[in-house]
Amino acid sequence: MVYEPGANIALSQTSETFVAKLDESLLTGLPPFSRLNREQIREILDHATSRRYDEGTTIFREGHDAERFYLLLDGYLRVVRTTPGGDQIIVLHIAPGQLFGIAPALQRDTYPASAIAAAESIALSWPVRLWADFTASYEGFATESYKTLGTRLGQIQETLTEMATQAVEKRVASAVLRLVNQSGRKTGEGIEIAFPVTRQNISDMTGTTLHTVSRLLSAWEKSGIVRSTRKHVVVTDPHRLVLLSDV
Amino acid sequence: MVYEPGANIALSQTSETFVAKLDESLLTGLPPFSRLNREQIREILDHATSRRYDEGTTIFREGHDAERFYLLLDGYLRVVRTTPGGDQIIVLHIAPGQLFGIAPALQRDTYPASAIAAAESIALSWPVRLWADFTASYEGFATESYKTLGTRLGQIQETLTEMATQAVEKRVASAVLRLVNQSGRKTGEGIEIAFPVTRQNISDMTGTTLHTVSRLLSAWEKSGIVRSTRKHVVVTDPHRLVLLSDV
DNA sequence: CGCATTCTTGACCCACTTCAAGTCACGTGG
DNA sequence: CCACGTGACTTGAAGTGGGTCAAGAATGCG
Repeated sequence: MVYEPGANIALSQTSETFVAKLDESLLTGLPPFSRLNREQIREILDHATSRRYDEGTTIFREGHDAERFYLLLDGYLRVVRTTPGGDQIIVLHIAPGQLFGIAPALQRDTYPASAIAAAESIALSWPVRLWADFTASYEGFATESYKTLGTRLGQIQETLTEMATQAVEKRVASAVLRLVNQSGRKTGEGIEIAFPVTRQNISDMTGTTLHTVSRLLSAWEKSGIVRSTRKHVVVTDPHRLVLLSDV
Repeated sequence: MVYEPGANIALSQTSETFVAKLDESLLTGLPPFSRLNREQIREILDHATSRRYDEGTTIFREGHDAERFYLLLDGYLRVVRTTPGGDQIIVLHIAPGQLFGIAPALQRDTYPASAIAAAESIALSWPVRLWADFTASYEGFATESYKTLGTRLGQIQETLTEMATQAVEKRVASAVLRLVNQSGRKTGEGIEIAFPVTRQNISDMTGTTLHTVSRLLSAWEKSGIVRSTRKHVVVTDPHRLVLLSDV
């Protein structure tokens, strides 16, 4: 019970699909909706489906028909690609407040990767046919969505160059820092990654083996940079980790 | 003189910036413009600047202000990212008929990578402020542009997974096949990559060293899969190369 | 013809992977 | 509440892919 469900109390129930009214405050302030008035947000929510996903649940699968697009309200997701050979790699993570599964924005009719709940999560979703309506009717929705996409493309390119040019230790250091930056929360000992992460997960982010990750974390723990337990990592000395990542 | 300038005779002159009228046939049939009538294409061309780039010329640089967006008419480009440490990797290639430098589509104000002419090339360009006009005025322009972006995002993810999971020989085989697929032309001996490629270039695509690429090409040449000379590769047995790439 | 790039090839070596054999943590069910 | 089973983690030992170092040969441009 290291992980606690999070902020959106209104939704922290166990029902699978919500018909009940969603609170407008859920979307207020999120970039894609920031320029909309109360009424427009109401419309959007009235078309939305809300659903809870247990840790480990697949939300949609690579290659499947893109039928819906999503907004993560609470929790964390892994976006994963699997090779024909069965190896898988984690392309990026999704944090609360972000759109995902926005294949329609790129005129795709299948999802390019799978989305898996890294922790218990809650997401809204809409059928893709509404995408055109949203972008046409809501000022700023398209703009902000494409901005998200741009950021994500940048991130992936970043990961790609890193993968191609850096040694394993740097890649793992960067990966851990990325996790901390997008989901870190302060604790007594340092900054902790807010959802369960295994050595295997980290190796899937960095194209190495769980063994190597384990050895690195052990070494870092000995020199006081991190503290880690099962499925859980706390960075106690972020500065030294940054040094390792970009020397 | 292995490389010959290509099809667009109207533009194969050496002048730097064209003011002369561009022929409408240049854009007819290209996806982003396919649904437009003659008059609309005329408008678009009247706002375009045309320019020739020698092999090796940088068209725009990573991190610089995105002031224009481009369409490649003839030639080939490398899209390159450089690390702080000075290593560079080739993210993808651009073939004739494709839009590039379309940062504005993703609401970016700087280019996320550099574009370099891999061979003598000719491109049209427009100031970014016209992007909004184009997407608003021209049916299908936005749609097709985002489709391009979607394809490109897919390609990069593909490369990323490959980088993270495959051994060097497979990565190099895939890279060569990718080049052949998007710029191959038949010759007596097999399919040849239509622009100059060095061992170093291939290693920049695959995150390895020019030495390793050289050894691989030598080995493949001995077993009759490729023939290669300075800056030039011909695949004589594509099938065997596919086998190497995806066992 | 000379010089700069590109390419080749051998020899060495080490960072990682692979293989193997555990230990540890935690949830489940008797 | 304890025993059991499974998934997560650790750590040694051995092997190797491919990077690094080094030297030279080919190619083609000015």
